[in-house]
Order: sequence, then structure tokens, then C-alpha cells
Amino acid sequence: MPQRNAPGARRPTLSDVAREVGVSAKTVSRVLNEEGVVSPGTRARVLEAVERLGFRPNLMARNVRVGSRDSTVGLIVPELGNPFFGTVAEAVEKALRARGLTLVIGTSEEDAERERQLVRTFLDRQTGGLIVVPAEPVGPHAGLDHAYLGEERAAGLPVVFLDRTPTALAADTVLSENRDGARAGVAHLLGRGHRRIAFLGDEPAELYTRRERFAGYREALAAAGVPEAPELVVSGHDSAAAAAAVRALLALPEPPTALFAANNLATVGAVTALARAGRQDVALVGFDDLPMAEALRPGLTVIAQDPAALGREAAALALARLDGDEAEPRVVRVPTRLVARGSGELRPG
Amino acid sequence: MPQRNAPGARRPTLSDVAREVGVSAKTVSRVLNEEGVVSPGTRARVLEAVERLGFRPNLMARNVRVGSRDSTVGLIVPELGNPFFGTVAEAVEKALRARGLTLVIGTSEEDAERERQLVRTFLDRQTGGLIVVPAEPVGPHAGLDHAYLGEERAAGLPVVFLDRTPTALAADTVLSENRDGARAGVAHLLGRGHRRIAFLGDEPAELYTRRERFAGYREALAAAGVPEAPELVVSGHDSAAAAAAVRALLALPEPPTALFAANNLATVGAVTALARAGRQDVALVGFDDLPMAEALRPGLTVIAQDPAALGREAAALALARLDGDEAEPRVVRVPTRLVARGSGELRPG
DNA sequence: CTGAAAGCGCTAACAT
DNA sequence: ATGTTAGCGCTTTCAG
Repeated sequence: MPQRNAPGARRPTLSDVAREVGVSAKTVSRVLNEEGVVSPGTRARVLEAVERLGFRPNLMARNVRVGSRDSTVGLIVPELGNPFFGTVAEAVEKALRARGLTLVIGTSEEDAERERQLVRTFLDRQTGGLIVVPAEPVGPHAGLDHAYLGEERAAGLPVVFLDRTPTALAADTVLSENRDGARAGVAHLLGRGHRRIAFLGDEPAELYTRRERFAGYREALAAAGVPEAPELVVSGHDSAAAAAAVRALLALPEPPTALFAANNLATVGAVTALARAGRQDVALVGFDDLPMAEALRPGLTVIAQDPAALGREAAALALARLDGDEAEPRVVRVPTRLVARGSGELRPG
Repeated sequence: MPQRNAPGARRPTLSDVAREVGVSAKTVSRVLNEEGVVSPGTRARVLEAVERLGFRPNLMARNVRVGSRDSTVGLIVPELGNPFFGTVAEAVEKALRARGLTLVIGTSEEDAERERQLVRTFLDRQTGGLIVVPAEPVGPHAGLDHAYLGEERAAGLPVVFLDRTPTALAADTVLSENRDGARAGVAHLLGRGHRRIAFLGDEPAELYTRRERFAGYREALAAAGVPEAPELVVSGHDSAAAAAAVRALLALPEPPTALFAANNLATVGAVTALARAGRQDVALVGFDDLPMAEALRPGLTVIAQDPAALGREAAALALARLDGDEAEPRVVRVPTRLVARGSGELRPG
């Protein structure tokens, strides 16, 4: 039972333990780090004193001396309330914990400047690696740059991009098979006879995932020889906007007979709008799975992503770099999976 | 433009900057910390060199010398993929970031031993505070203890419990109004004429939130003079188990006419089971809101929690302690809100 | 206004 | 098998 420290009392240090036992600090250090050989007797007495005083080593001090970076990895995601990123973070944390590393986390709120600040803070605290869902710079310089991370990478810091890929910096990257997934989802609808298939995307339209999924949509249409209809391509930043967009689509002179919702918020909006309008005849395939998908009537057909795998792969890449892997940057693509539950089977008329 | 560091190059230190400018390290330190008075000339030259060398202070080294704990707060949650805890974490991170603190996160997976290890790791890395969703010890010693955190608290470390409250340690705590919320949800059903209302809870039954919500359920029944029916109280650890439990309930000789689902997984299970059975006549109120709640037909009536508020309040308590607040431990209760969307209005027969 | 020396808690590099 | 000395990068203390 460790001695109760008086409130505000200084935590015991290595030298406190050493003094207590009557050995040098280095000997205590040796015992704790199982370094070199220490006689069983001293070893036991040291451990006893450590226990009794409730000594815990100061990792910061250790790292300063050893000159190594901190045994943490920083993760920057746009948000955590979204279960997609929550699951990613959970998988990263698990993978790190298995290796004795700790997760430091920040949310960029899709703001490139905030992301930079977080990166700076993380680096100042000597985070050993960085996993970043790059925020999309807004304004005229659309697209991802993130060249500012190049120096850190050059200085030997593991940097992994997740879910989106910057244009100007080659670094390890983990992505969902967005394009393939979208193509498969739209092909599913085409295979059921649909020809007027709307695309319901994120905003801004420059978002990497949105671009890729839209490309998949177009590829599927092209492969089936179905002409694109620009009026069927709409956006909504949240589920309410997506629902409104769907209402507008259904009011078109030539409305779509099927919807492809390119992200989970769009899917929620589409389901809501269809339910409100009582339109059980409009087919729907969503990108990204939802907990309620199976509980809906009809069941919601989705292109499921695997956010846990994304997180695991990102952590694995960072860990490999920490272990000294100096190979060229790698891109890992995580497959998606079509889960047919019924909503994609509906037929026009 | 900072000089490009050669790959693997040592990051520049305070003394590097000092040497570059031809002043002492202390002067550079003074400039960076805006401490004391430095002549405008040296100041400018120092800042120029800092910029040119790309110098960034080593926070670990600083903290070691200053003897202060790290400017981080550790958060331990059971999981992050669950949007409830994801939203909590997001709110905590935002509140900390606003104060220049960084969030360190770990997932306990509901394992008390894992939680302890995380606490130890966090403390070793000198985390400045701790926010913990206490894991429920399994086995014979049901209930929360967490006395092991008492010493840390006594040593001046801010400790805040979130969502659940340990029995053996008085510390700041932030809770949802579980009991009130459950009572309101069941009262809603009673008010629509239901008398056979099932309770669909978590497992294990000792879980703090489950106990509180069950107490609210009983209070509502008692207030209405409705006798309890033990066969209507069931559990399910995940949504599939909850769905199975609902199927069993509906097969009873005297089945319930309404369900109260005491958490979001139970709610998903209940919705699924009712949809599969085509039972549009069974009322349902769920505890905890769901993104799809509005998209269901009928809309899902829920007792909404406010996870962001829970996170904010927890962070506020931790920050107050960091600012030196030495008052007695406080308990903050965050209200819940009944959101009526239709599923609670269904009438038997 | 600025600097030299000492030291935070710990470990590397020598001793012995 | 153990101890001494020095020093990580920074700040405190005390001089100038």
C-alpha cells in the first residue's frame, strides 16, 4: 500500500527511492528498466521502496534525457461525434495501446488552419507520429496541399494521411475504395432497371471523397451507356439539406427513380424525405452503413465502409515507420462492401 | 521560410537559436515566453532566428524544468465508435483546445483493469487532469469503487467522473438525468393508456445507467398505480439480443402494448424486431436519440440525452480544478429531453 | 536589460 | 554489481 501523500505533496522521484534504499539513482533506474544486471537483493529492496513510496517514473523527464520523441501518436479528425471517425479513432487507439503507445487527439472541424495549429501543438509536445484526416482548404485554392508537413516527414516523423489524400505531399495514405464502391452501388441500381439515378453528394463538391464517389457514379453510368443528367446531381451539407434536395428532385418534371446517397448524412436525409413523401417506390443506395439500416422498411441497401480497418491500417503504417521502415510511401486501399437489404430493389412504377 | 532540415536532422534547440543570434539561451527563452523586458533589437533578431531555423520549443523539456504537469487532460471512455461517447469526446476536446490544452484519450472497453492501466499510463506521462467514464468491475464486487483514484485526487490531480458515479470516491461527477428521463418516458406511455409496458435494458444489470433508468421506470409505474410485471423486464447486450428479447416479449400470453428501451442499442433492436414482426401497434420510447429517429415511420419518440453538454461540463469541472478551485466535489446533472415523434402515441388494439 | 550557473527527473557513458 | 559525472532542453535564481 503506497504511503498516502499529503495533498499537493511532490511525487517521489528516482532519487527519493535511491536515498530510501541507500543506493544510487542509476541503480534504481536499472531495476526499473531491467537494464544490465542488478543483484537480487538490491533489486528486491528497490522494488519494495518503489511500492512503498508509490513511485512512478516521470515519462517526460525520461524522454527528454533519452532524446526520443514522446510515446504518443497524434490523430487529427474533422469530428468525433460522427461514428465513422469515432470508429476510426477507436481502432487507432487499440492498435497503439497494443504497442504501449498513447493516442493524442484533436478535431480540426474541417478547418485547415485549425489543423495546422493542432499539428504544431502535437509536434511541440514531441508526438512520435501523426495520423491526419486532412482538412480541405476552402476558397480559391481548393484541393489538398499539406506541403507544410513535408519537412516533418523529412525529419523522420511518421505521417499518415487517412480517408483523403493531399495532392502535394507523398506520404503514407489509407483510403476507402470510394470510387469502386460508388460504382458498385450505382451498378446495383442500374441492374434493377433504373436509368434516372440521382447523385446526392456532400458539400463542398471539392471534397476528396465526394469527388471520388461522383467519379464512380459517372463511371457506372458510362459503362451502362446511360447518359448523365446534370439536374439529377445535387448536394446537401447536412441531412436536412439533403432531405430538401430530395424533395426538389422528386418534384422534377422527369424525377429520378432511384437515389445514390454519397455519404451517411445524405442517406439519412434521403430516407427521411422518402418516408415523409410516402414514396416507397423510389430506390435508394447509400454510401456508408448506418446502425438503423436493417430496421428500416425496406431495409437500407448500402455500400459499407470499414472505418475500423482504416484506423488499423493507418496505425500499422505509423508503427512500421516508427520501427524504422524507410521504404517509399505506401497507399493502402480498404475495400467497401455492398450490403443489399432491399431499398435498392425497388422498381419504378 | 524555415531552413530545410536534412532528413533525420536534430531539431534546433534554444541554444542553437541563442548561438545563432549571439545571445544567451535565457534571453531567447525570455523572448519566447514574453517574460521580463528584452530590448526591441535583440527581440527582433531572436524572432528572426527562430523563424529562420524553424525552432519550436520542446514542451516536454519545459515541463520537466517547470515541474508542472503536462498541459493535457486524459479522457477514458469505454469506446469511441458509439456516437454517444464520440460526441462526449468531441465536446471535451473542444473545451480543452479553447484553453490551450490537449486531449489524450484511451478506451477501457468496459474493463476495469484496462482502465487502471490507462490511468497509470496517463499519470506517468504527467497528464494534468483525468476525465473517466468508470468501467464497471465485473464479478462479485459489482458496483463502482475506484478508490484507487483517491490518492491522485488527494495529490491535487483533477479527477472528473462522467456518465456513471463510483460509490467509494467522492469526486466531481457529471451525469445525465437518467432517472428523471426514464420516468418521463414511461409516463409518456402511461399517459397514452398503456398499462403493460416492458423495460428493455442493458447488460449487466448492475450498470449504473441501467439501474437508474430502471428506477425511473419503476417510479413512473408506481406513481400511476400500475403494478410491475417481472416478465416484462428483459435485457440484451447488443441490438440483436435486444431484438430477440422483444420477439420473446411479443410471444408472451399477455404481451406488452408498449416498450421502453433503456439505451440506444436496445432501441435499435426494438425497432428492428417490431419492423420485422410488422407490429405497428406496439408503442416504443427509447432512451438516447438516434440520427434515424425522424426517418422512421412512425417517428421514434425518445428521451434525448445531451452528450455534448456532458463533455463540456466535465471539461469545465476539470479546468476549474486546474485553476485552483478547491471546493467540495460537485455533481452536475444534465437534463434529458423528451422528443415526441409518434412511436409513443400508438394505442393498443 | 542580459547572462552564468544550477537544476528539473532521468539516463548515457564512463568509471570502479 | 554499483556509482559518478555529465547532460537532455529548458527555466529558475541570482548577478551584473
